Amino acid sequence: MTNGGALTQVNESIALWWIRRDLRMSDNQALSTALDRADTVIPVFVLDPALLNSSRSGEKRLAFMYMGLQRLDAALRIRGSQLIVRRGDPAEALEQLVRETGARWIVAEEDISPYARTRDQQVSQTLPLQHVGGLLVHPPGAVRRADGGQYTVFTPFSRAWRFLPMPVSAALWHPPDRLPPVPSNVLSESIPRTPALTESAAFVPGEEEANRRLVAFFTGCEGPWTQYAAAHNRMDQAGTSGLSPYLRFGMVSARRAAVQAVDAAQRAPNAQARKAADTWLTELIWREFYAAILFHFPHVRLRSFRPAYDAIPWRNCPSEFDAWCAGQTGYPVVDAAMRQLASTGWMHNRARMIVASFLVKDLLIDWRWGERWFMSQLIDGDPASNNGGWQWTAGTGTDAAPYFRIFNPVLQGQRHDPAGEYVRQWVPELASVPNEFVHQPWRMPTATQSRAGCLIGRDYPKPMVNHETARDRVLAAYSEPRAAL
DNA sequence: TGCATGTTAGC
DNA sequence: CTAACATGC
Repeated sequence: MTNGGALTQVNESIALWWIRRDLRMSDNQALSTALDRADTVIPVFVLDPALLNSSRSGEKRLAFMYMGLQRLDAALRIRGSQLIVRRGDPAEALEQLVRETGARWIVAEEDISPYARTRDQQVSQTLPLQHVGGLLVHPPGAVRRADGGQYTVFTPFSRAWRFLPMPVSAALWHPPDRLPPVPSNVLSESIPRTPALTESAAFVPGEEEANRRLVAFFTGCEGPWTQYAAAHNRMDQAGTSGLSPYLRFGMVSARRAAVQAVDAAQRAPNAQARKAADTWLTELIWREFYAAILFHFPHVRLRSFRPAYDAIPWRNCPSEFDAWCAGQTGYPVVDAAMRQLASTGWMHNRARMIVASFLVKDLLIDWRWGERWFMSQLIDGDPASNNGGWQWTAGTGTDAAPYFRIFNPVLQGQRHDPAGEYVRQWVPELASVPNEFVHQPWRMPTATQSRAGCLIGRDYPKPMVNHETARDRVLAAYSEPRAAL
């Protein structure tokens, strides 16, 4: 046996597993495909300055991703492999790595964002890049109308989506205990360390935690999932699965999550539980829907899905925008949610709709401003879902909320945070305000304000707009582009 | 996955 | 008086 002969043979079957939004091993089609094809698989992550320094990036999300990469590296090392990190333009970094290793294949999970598609196209011009699925349960091209067109309304999309075959849990792939070692001459940069999130335990990154959450949520016949239909709108309760950051970075596969929901629906002990599992699956289908929309209609990234709505006469007052970002609007549920976002990098979905409606409709500020702020703050910030959510609220998108659907922040607070616990947690100025005023503190008589230790205008702001007059104002503003339809 | 306002059936 | 329903933004 000569070294030369062995080296040649090994070099013939080296593959790069290019990791982007699939920071996991189980049910990872890129990893399993690479292992099928090659004897040596080199897991690689490229720190792309175009993404890291983008105005659409966010510190908290980056910190979560870096720590997720560290966990992935640790998990790979247990199996005898390791993560190779490179910095720079992906095409150049990968070309360099191919030169160093003699790899014949690059396998990556396909991403749908316009930037990712352009980037991958450039890479594949000079390198043998192969895409596999996994970001979504059903790739955008798989969910089509009978006439071949694209769905732009959610309900028919979801019906077609549910009609497609779903894998069973036994079909999900598990990584082997041992992975081929990375050749010792392949060097890695260190994974950046950031202090931004280390003090917050709200979301522990990594595949292990993602699996723990998924299993804890869908456990048995009485687990949290059985209450989801009734509880998922409650901002004062932990009624959601809290999986969004993990789905964002592929720390759990969407397919595995969907299978869990389908299995739960099948063993549901009653109609309520069955409906709950179905409601949860519907939320996952919204994620697939908005991914398909961004894939097929990439113009939504910068403009309204419906072009007429680019003509809304926004007010775009910078100081009002700042007050919204800071959670100083004078509407308790809005301020609680915005402070939760700034503090933890996450916000309840019901709260996202409320604060978005407030920014767009009460303040008449362009939905893109809100979209950008969310991306700068959210750990789970996903270009497709975030854009879809904002266009839904603004009424500019596919299957959007009609222009006249305007959330009343007081009623929404009373309905989905009835005792004001969510407000009191994030807006401590209001901690001692009686229940009947906690969502409308400006209504407190002066004596009550003193007793609660909260003088409106001093300890907590007066409402920055009157919701009733703001409602009339936005209806008038939206009538302009509507007249042009 | 809205809200405000008005009407009506039932008590 | 109240809940359920109808309607228009």
